[in-house]
Amino acid sequence: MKQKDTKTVILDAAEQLFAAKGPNATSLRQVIARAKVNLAAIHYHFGSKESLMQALLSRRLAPLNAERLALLEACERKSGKRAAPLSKVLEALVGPALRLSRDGERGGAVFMRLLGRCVLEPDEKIQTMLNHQFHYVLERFTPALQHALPDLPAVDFFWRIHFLVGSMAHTMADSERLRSISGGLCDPDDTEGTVRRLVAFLAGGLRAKEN
Amino acid sequence: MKQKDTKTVILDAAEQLFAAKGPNATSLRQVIARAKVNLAAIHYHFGSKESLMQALLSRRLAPLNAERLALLEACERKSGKRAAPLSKVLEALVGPALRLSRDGERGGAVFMRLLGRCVLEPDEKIQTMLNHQFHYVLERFTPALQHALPDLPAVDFFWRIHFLVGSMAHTMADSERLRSISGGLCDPDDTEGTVRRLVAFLAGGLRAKEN
DNA sequence: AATCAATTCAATCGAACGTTTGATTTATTC
DNA sequence: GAATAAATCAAACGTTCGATTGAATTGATT
Repeated sequence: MKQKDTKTVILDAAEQLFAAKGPNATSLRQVIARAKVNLAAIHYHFGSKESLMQALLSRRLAPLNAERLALLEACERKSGKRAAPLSKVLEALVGPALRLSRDGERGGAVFMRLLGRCVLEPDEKIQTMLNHQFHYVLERFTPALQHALPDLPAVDFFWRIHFLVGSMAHTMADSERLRSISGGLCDPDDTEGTVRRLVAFLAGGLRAKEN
Repeated sequence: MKQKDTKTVILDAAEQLFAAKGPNATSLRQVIARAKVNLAAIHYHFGSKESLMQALLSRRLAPLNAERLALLEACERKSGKRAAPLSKVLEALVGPALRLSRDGERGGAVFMRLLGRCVLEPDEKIQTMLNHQFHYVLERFTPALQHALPDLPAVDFFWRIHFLVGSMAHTMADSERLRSISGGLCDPDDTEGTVRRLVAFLAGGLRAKEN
């Protein structure tokens, strides 16, 4: 039971490579080399490179988004009729994704990078996949965030969500860069610290008054 | 004198396509199709795809970074011995890049997208080019920002610079997405509004207190 | 042991990639 | 206006890509 089946081996190898270089910059031949399987196995088990990408996303995104929604509902229940506090809502949105990076087999850390990479990816196919996967999450979080920021006009609100997405995706995709930029001062492996700092930064940005 | 020479035609075509899909997702054959020149012309004038990318960056990045440094020096001179105000420093960093998008021929808007795209690009070659181009700019802006945030520990400072880069690059690369997400409410072509909102968000995030 | 579906395999497909070649055309110089 | 340099051209280079083929192998069911 120690050895994984071919499907899982392929998914794990693709996840690592796609996360590091992006899906389009990774060839199926690199994937099969790491997975140590035959090239045709990918098409036999998944059908195409695009379907492999789909499988990668849905394997981990479904439980991740479920966790987000559960956390949001919990903090809304706690708040009763009042608006849920901003930092708690942000925690529910950002926390589960960033905390992927400390899951047991460290497979989550790889997926976290892949997810950030996909958000920043220009490829339309990938964008369509993500929009489909995130549709309901955004539908729930958007009003929660707006209620937590009652004085912010809608235009500014959407702009700030855009800024938030940029920070969040960049942090998920490529915080490793920070290690060298900061001269080793910052540690991207410190998940809790990253979540805390990102939430603080985002909350500050979302709440900012005009200059 | 109206018609541009081959070099410029190639640069313009490559800039548009690289900005839209990323350099690695764009083939030289797509470039020559848009530029309406021969395939060999790219290698004759630039040597390789990589050198073409280099030429694209240095064409516009040199004057852009010069403008940033000039603005920074101006606001430091104004502040005398006191620390330059955060929003002014951010304006000097963010403003010139985002204001590219309203330059006469709208060529700047394309380069702005390309630049954002490159920052978010995993490709190491491109990262090396950017690091080289931005080295001195970062060397000047980093202490200016730190002086404007005297109470912020260095670790947190670098983390927040990382978050800042994510927001800024995402905004430069792909604010067009916001048009549909916001249901047409937000207008990415409103450059001044974008600069103002981004600076406000970043300043709020950089100044945030821990939760 | 025989059967049959599920899986793996080496080999290959056509298309597209960045790059190079050598001939041809255009522009400049004497 | 001949000679020389600069620029453009069609064609092909070798490589890699995602995808497909049909045979070989495996494992379960009779």
